[in-house]
Amino acid sequence: MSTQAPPTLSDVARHAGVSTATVSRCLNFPDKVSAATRDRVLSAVSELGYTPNFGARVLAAKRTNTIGAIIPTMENAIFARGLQAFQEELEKHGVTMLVASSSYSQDIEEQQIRTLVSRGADGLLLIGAHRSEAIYDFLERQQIPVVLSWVYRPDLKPFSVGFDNCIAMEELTRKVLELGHRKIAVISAPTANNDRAYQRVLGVRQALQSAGLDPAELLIRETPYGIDEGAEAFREIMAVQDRPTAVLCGNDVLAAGAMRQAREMGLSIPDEVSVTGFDDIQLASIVSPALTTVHVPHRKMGAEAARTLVRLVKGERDVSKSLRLDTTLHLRGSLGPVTGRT
Amino acid sequence: MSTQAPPTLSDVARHAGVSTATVSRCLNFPDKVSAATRDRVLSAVSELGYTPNFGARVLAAKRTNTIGAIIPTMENAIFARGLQAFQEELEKHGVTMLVASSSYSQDIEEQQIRTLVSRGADGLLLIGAHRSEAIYDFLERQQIPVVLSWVYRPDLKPFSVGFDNCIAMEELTRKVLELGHRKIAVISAPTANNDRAYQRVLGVRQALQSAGLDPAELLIRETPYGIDEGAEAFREIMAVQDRPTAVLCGNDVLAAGAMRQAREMGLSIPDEVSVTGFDDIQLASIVSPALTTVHVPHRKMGAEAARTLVRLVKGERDVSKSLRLDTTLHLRGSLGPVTGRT
DNA sequence: TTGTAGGCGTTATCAT
DNA sequence: ATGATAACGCCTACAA
Repeated sequence: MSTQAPPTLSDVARHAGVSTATVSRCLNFPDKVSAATRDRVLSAVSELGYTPNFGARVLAAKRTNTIGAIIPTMENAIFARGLQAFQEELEKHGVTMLVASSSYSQDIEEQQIRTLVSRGADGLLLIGAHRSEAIYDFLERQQIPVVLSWVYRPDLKPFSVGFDNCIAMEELTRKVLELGHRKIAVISAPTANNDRAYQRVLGVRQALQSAGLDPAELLIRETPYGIDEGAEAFREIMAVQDRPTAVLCGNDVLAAGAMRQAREMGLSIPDEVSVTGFDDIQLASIVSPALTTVHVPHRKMGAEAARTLVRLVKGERDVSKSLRLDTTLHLRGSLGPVTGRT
Repeated sequence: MSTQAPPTLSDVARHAGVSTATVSRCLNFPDKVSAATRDRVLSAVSELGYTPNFGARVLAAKRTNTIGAIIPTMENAIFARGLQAFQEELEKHGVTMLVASSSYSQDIEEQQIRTLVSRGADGLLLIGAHRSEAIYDFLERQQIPVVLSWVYRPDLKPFSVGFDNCIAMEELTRKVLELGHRKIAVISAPTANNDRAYQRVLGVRQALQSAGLDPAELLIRETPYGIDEGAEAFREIMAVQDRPTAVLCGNDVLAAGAMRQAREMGLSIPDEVSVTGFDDIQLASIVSPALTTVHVPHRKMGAEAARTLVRLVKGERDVSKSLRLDTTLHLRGSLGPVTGRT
């Protein structure tokens, strides 16, 4: 017994006694075919166990119904919820998701953009807006619709579905200042290639400025996102002469690391030092005390990005536009008023 | 100015003054072409900004160089690290990953298997082994290589790259018994459609049996994976007459929920009640006290699954076989010896 | 409503 | 080493 070649459109056509065109129509536009033939065709389809050949369909239709998503990391849960919602929404529209993760590297991301495009992605979801002109040019030449997420940048050509990182962080910082903190430190991801991280730090600076404080006195430590990295950064920060009373972290993962380190150093949170995060992932409500953080509407962001992208891919360019979502402050136990110093 | 059609192989051929066959060879088997023509072709490629058409390539080559992965959830980090490693390994081999998540539903998973196959996935990564005969038949008929992960089942036809959930949990339970616990409860995911969950509970039972205890006395509460679900289950469990002294959770997420609830109920861990998890995700080392759990070699499992799948897709059926990985007990603060009851 | 037939862009076989 | 050319399986005017 040899390997059976899968049935093709013309097999079905022969079996049903119609032309290949009719079968194709029957599958793609069922109402353009009489009920009688439709039945005949459909039963032929199921009898033969016919499945359309993907490559052939793509070649002829010039659409893959596939959308690519490139996220900075899958190692932790930061992008997971949004991605899940993104995928669920795409699925509703019969679109499949291709995923790649860039490990927060701009070079890897550009490489992956090219790969996904050559893999026939009809559209792309990218995180943040910071990337080279060259790659944006490439995407434009290739006519690939792009949606940026985790940022809101109505000034850019690609649509974005996200929020204003700077304002969100500014709001949080205002709250911190309100509680009396003056000596503040920031643990941030490297800001050079990461506009979200950059904007968040900027938000802190602006809040200080508005409060009449000197942003230059802000203690900033940059380190890759990670629990251990957050812990180490916290250790170094707390080793300085005049310890900060509040440590604002660029995301919840760094904050979790900072909190672990604080525990190790016997520093009580929030009595001796307050810690805050950003993103509001599960981690934030699990640590003890629970983490004060900026809540990001993960699922909504993912779903809306998917909707926008699907519209763009379908060519409804005029309908869509950038969407700004709101973040909210989630005040929890890790942030408290300034008390007597250690 | 009209929309420019992207350059094709024959455009490149004309530009370089060679045949399309040569261009194709030059791109796919560079060493089967003389250096001179290669240079000419490659410069033509970059001058025109040529990118191969995905659909055409798939149609002609009968391979998409794409592998699908269906995981139960992306909502939390459980599968994230393994998936990242999986993707990184695939990438090394020029293979792209398609992802879908099934929300722990067998029906959704089967649907997605069909979708990914019709999308031309050359192979599939699936989690666990429990699914219908029908879908396994389908995969066999379609000749789609499959690798199962998070389980080790050398008895099945599809290869598996994973570990023995039952033995892992048995080992943990033995440790718990060693510490004097006799009144034990389990919080598990629903075991009906989830062989990993089922095996884990079985492991607890076997350990009890081996220790001469009656498995029938084991208190088991099934609930979907989730922090809140874990918390609620814990609350109910601790409401019984004769409280357990140890609560073994089916995974770290449930355990984190249980710990949160314990805190809320003012129960000290591990003095009044011990809690354990499974998976060893980041969460486990962040909670306080840190969680005793079964460490799973996420990254290794993902990478090995990818390697196996790539080999299978290339047709090296004989070379590969199921791979058993080891889990290890990670003893941390959440598990302690039995002390005076509350 | 249904059928005919050309085309989509590559790959791969077979000559040369 | 290179070139002609026949698939590959489907879609879609266009014709009937």
